[in-house]
Amino acid sequence: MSVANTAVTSQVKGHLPAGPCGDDDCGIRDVLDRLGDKWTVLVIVELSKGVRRFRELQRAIPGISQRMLTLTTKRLCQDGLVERTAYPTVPPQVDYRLTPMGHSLADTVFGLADWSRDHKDAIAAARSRWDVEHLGDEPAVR
Amino acid sequence: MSVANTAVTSQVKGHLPAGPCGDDDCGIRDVLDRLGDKWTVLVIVELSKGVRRFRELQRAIPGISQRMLTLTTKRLCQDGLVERTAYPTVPPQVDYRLTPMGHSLADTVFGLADWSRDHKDAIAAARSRWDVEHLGDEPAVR
DNA sequence: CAGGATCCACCGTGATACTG
DNA sequence: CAGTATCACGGTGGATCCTG
Repeated sequence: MSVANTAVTSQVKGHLPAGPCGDDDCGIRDVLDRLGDKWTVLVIVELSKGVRRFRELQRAIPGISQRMLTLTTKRLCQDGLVERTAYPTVPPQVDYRLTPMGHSLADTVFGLADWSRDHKDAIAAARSRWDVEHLGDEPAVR
Repeated sequence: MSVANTAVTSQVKGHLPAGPCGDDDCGIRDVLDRLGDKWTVLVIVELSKGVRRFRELQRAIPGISQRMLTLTTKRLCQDGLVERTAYPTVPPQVDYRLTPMGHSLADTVFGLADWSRDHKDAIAAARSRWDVEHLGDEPAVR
């Protein structure tokens, strides 16, 4: 999905020296592919509060399956955002914590969360406005 | 940049009611569902440069199909992030521009892009490190 | 407790053809 | 030009069972 136009970051604010952002999204695709999935953000947020064991994470994130928690944490570990520590006890004990880079991402995520919270109502309003304008007499299917 | 943390950022342990997810996503899920898809960010970035017609957008975003551009712009309009203007000419002319809220989101996206660019190498390094550690002698299939 | 392995349903996406 | 409609596919995630 390489974008052929110019830099992603240098436009609006113009403080960025293009750099490697000329042809792709300067890696933003990778990040969004993670953040965009169903559970990653929740795991990051939970881990931003402190060290968590596998089970603790699962309990803290209602609805996540064992499989998805495993996959999500593994991917975060692969990307160096989360550090996994396994103790050779029995039963096994494994805990996860954000790396410095993970905390850095968490801060950025919080920034996005701030934006979401600030504009939540406006978005909801826009959606209902769109509804009444476009399918006011249509067979509402969405 | 707008990613400057307002409130939630430093709430690593305090984690206030307005904080991201946990119980409710404070709307971040809605935002990430948009940003997480394949084309939305690219459209936002392109529109952050100025007004664009349908065809211009498609040319500016290599690989996007007519269908996906239609869907993406429609969703952005629904959310009040993009404004659509249709002129009753023939052939039709329609142009899209970011709303103020759209520009606001673009700023946040740029913040994420900044983070991505800054940590792109570190992530790549972590991934290859993970590779050699976990499948250094395995039938590497991924 | 932590996580691997399988099977399966869903839906986001792409390709193509058609319309106003 | 700016869409809409239909079909087919692949990946993501859910449910379940099994292991160390």
